[in-house]
Amino acid sequence: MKDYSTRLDTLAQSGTSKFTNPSAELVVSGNGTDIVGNPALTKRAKRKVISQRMNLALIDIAKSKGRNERIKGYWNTYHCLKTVFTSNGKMYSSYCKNRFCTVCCAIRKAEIINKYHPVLNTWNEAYFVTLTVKSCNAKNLYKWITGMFRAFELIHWRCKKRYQRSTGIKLMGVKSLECNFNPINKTYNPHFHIIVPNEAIANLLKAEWLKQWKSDKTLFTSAKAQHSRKVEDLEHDLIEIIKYGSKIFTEPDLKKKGNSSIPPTIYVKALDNILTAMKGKRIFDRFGFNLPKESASKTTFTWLSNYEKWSFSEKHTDWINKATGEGLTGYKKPSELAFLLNNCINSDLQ
DNA sequence: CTGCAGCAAGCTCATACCGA
DNA sequence: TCGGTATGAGCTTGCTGCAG
Repeated sequence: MKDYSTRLDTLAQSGTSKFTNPSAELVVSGNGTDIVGNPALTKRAKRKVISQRMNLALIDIAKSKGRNERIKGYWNTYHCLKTVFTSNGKMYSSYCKNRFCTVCCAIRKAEIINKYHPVLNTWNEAYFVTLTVKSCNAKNLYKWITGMFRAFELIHWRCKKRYQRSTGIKLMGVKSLECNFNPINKTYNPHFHIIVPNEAIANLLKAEWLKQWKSDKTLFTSAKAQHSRKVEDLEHDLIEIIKYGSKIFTEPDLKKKGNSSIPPTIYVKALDNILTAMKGKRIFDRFGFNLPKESASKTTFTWLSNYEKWSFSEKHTDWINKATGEGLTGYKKPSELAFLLNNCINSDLQ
């Protein structure tokens, strides 16, 4: 295999490559990403490979289902970050920001964590709550998810009213919807992950949730198995909450141990079902409070007169400079990732 | 009857998501 | 990135059903 990679040393050299066209000028937006000494970049290359392969599979599935409206978004994500520009040790590109883009999700995740961490950090008695409903099949997933949002909405209104009338405590926290796929039973398990400021709110939420599903006989049946525990490691729990929607990789059987020989798998059809059911829904949201107003983030543009252009190559799992053939990050696809891509993308199960 | 709890709708504003 | 859009926050008003 040809070695296009591991030229990280050259990346430290800023901008003035002899391969750059000095007459050309390029306007890019944003502040750019540091290239030098940034381990996140190789991770980004890895995500990009997975994302590209996954979205091709998603496109096939959308086609086979005749759901053409979904194809465009998947293509957008396929092309996300395909071409990048570098200048003065910075990398610039445009991002698709789609939910099913592993690259953009990772960025969004980091942004959300940075935004919410200062507020949640003041909740000294924070609790982590999981609210679930019964597992369901693909056909009913949308209905269940819609029902969950509805149930939460009703609970929130109810508690807000009680609080206004001074007969209840204020309900607040951050919540996110997640959905796992169980490849053995072929069922989906949508659930809310929630962080609230204290135990009282956690208990209230659990009680109201149970009440909601019990009394709502006409729509759905009731569900138990709600959990809550104290937040010991805010960082960890925030990440848990903001995993973004559905885990891309599904472990074969979470319950049974000793099954670790079976690698994690991407169930693409299931993923497409989950994405469809969640479309238009806010997966992550706060409730009962607002973030402090931040100074309006100004848009920055950068004029690059000396830049290099790189295109992502799946074969090399890296962005390749067409002129020089060198790789941007030096990321070489490890054998596990190669194995994963070749064997662990499942387009059948749903 | 009155008082209360819960639900809904109408409004404005904030913001997560998404297409280009 | 940027702007558009949909969703939800946060507020108010008003209706309905129920218990006393």
